Amino acid sequence: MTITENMKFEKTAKDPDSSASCGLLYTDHGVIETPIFMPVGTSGTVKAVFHRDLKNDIKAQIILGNTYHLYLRPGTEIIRKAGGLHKFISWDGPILTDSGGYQVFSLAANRKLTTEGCTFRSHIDGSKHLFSPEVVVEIQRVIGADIIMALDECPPGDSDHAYAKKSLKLTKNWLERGAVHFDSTEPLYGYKQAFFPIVQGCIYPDLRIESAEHAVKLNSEGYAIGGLSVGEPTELMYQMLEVIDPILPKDKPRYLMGVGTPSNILEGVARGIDMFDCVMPTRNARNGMLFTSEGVINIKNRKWADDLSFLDINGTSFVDMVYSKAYLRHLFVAGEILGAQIASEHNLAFYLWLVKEARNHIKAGDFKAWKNSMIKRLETKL
RNA sequence: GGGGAGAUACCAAAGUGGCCAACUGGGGCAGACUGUAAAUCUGCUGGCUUACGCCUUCGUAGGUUCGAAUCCUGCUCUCCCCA
Repeated sequence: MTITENMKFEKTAKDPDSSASCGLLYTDHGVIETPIFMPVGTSGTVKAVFHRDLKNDIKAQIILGNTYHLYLRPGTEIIRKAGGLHKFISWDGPILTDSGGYQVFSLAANRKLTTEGCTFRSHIDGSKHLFSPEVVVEIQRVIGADIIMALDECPPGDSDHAYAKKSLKLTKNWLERGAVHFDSTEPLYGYKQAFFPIVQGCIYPDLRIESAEHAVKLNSEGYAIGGLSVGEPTELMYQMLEVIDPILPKDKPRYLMGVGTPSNILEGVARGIDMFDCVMPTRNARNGMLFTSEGVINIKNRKWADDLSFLDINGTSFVDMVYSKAYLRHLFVAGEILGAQIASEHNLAFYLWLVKEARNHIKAGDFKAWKNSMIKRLETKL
């Protein structure tokens, strides 16, 4: 089986000291510069952020949606009627949808796995649903994301080898079926969609290699790496990236799913990753945590109560040089919704700034040195 | 002036003889968060201590009792009703 549609990806720069590289990924909704961070918009919204700010201030190039959540609510009929998710949510840039594989993991209490697929109980109303590799391709055709994901099982980070092996067998089976179904169906709205397999295998090199080699046979337009940052030590995550680095094709984008902290992202870039997504900048923002060029801030801490300095003196976002730390703290303490909005905008802008800097330093040839000095600052607790 | 009710930790509010350093909520302080069931969750919140434990607390001064936030008496203060 071969995926028939094409999504052009070209490499534009290569770091001499690591596997980091820059590239351009062409979609029908726009060109994505890699390495890139993709804000997560699970239910058709990047929480607490207007598209206007996402585009003009944060400079997001692609956002995520989630098959499971959108399927349950608002449901595929209204999305189809709207003409796809782009039109429904009024976002004309690229979109990637996760298949719901992560919910197989995070909503494990409400699910049942079979070879056929995964039977869910809706977390909203308890109703029963089946997600099979074919069904999630169908749903993602209706959603109309530019990049759609295969259904996988994302096993917990502490899974033993026997379980991981069994899980991988299921993920491989699902991948093959999903790819066949993708090949035998057409996009609904006149623009191309790409189908990304997901490499699994937990923290076991042999399984990661097996999974990567299996996925590569599909000759797809990009490859995702899943099942990391799910409780395993960070160092093992990096090792897994190194194990599969030589196996995945250099001329196709690689997407590390669900990662991560700013440091994780830079280390991922160094190990050949082109695309990242994570709820961290938005969720942590809503919980009062800011990622800044000088370190992390818990804006709810008392120490910021009378600090009238800007949020991030080196920040590039609109909010950075408008609002003070003391004001943002006040908003959080008072439970004002604007606090979540400002923090979300700041964090996302910071993440997008970070990957832009990474691209610039890859092009300049000093990525590794920059990365190492940056990580020290990023991990400082202010 | 007469009658009634009440004073518990930062606030509110349980507790009416031992299981009480004292429920619970708020507030405060801190922590967590990685393909979002999250504007969420967790811990601490009298003092010393890592902990065990010890010490000082339920308006105040005494008393009863083996033992008191809880029972009795005086005092101080607050609130409500009538005049």
